[in-house]
Amino acid sequence: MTQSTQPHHTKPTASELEILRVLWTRGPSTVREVHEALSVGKSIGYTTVLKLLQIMTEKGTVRRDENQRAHVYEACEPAEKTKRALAGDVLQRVFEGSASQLMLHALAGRPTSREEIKELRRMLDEHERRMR
Amino acid sequence: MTQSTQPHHTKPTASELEILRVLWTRGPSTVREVHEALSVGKSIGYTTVLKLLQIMTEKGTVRRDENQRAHVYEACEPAEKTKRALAGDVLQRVFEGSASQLMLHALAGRPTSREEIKELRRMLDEHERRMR
DNA sequence: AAAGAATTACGAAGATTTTCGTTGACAATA
DNA sequence: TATTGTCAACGAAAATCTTCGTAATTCTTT
Repeated sequence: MTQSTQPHHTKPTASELEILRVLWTRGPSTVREVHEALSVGKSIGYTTVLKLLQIMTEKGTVRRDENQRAHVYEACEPAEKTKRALAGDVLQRVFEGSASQLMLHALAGRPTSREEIKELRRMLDEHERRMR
Repeated sequence: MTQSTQPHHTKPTASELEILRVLWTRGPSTVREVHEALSVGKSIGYTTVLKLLQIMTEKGTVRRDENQRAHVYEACEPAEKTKRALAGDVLQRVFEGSASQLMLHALAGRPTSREEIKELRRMLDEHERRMR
């Protein structure tokens, strides 16, 4: 019995992220459920999802409950934490840590509603309030 | 003579991005120059950089001037455009297009100065002003 | 118990990324 | 001109990612 509970410091790959998103929104899920969720958007084999989930288990990205016949998978880290890591990654790698540069380019790429801007301001206020 | 001038719609990989960043800041550069710039931060072989640059040339990410003995490489796309694409990519893949969510998580990851917040507000004002 | 359905385990192929070593061309110089 | 240094080209190995097919296992229903 070689139990490997890795610390999970690795950035999820593109397809791992897709799976994580399903787990985050659905909560603990079986392979079948994840597969069905992903199948809505694109064609992908059942065993592909299974394998991915197995690999992610090895990596420590997800954990599984084997008590049921169909194992139930669950993300180890909460969505917030992983999203923070991913945002921070781009922030560093692409924008040298400048949040305003990141925002500038994020907004530039697409039409932004006035509502979105408002939301951003609210966000900033909130953040500032919290940081004092 | 098979000249392949690809349209470059591909997202640069992690190490391609490192090279692009050097080219963006230094401007057109030789392999040696790029290699030296990268060597500051980490250990990497000369031919590794050369190969990367050659691959990027095939992909159409960079172009090269072969007139000099040491070829001179230059990014095809301006930094702005690629950064926009990368920001947009994370925005979509991780945050379902919500800029405020992106910012929220980007800021949450690290200490933010009051100055930075101010800058962000300025940026929002600017953006809003320009979009009307 | 036998047959069928659902599920996991295993292995592997193909693609892509990352990294260099080696070779040969060319150039500077001793 | 012979030697030494610089560079591009080429190929290839190792690592990782993505995708499945096939086999084995387990459960359910005849």
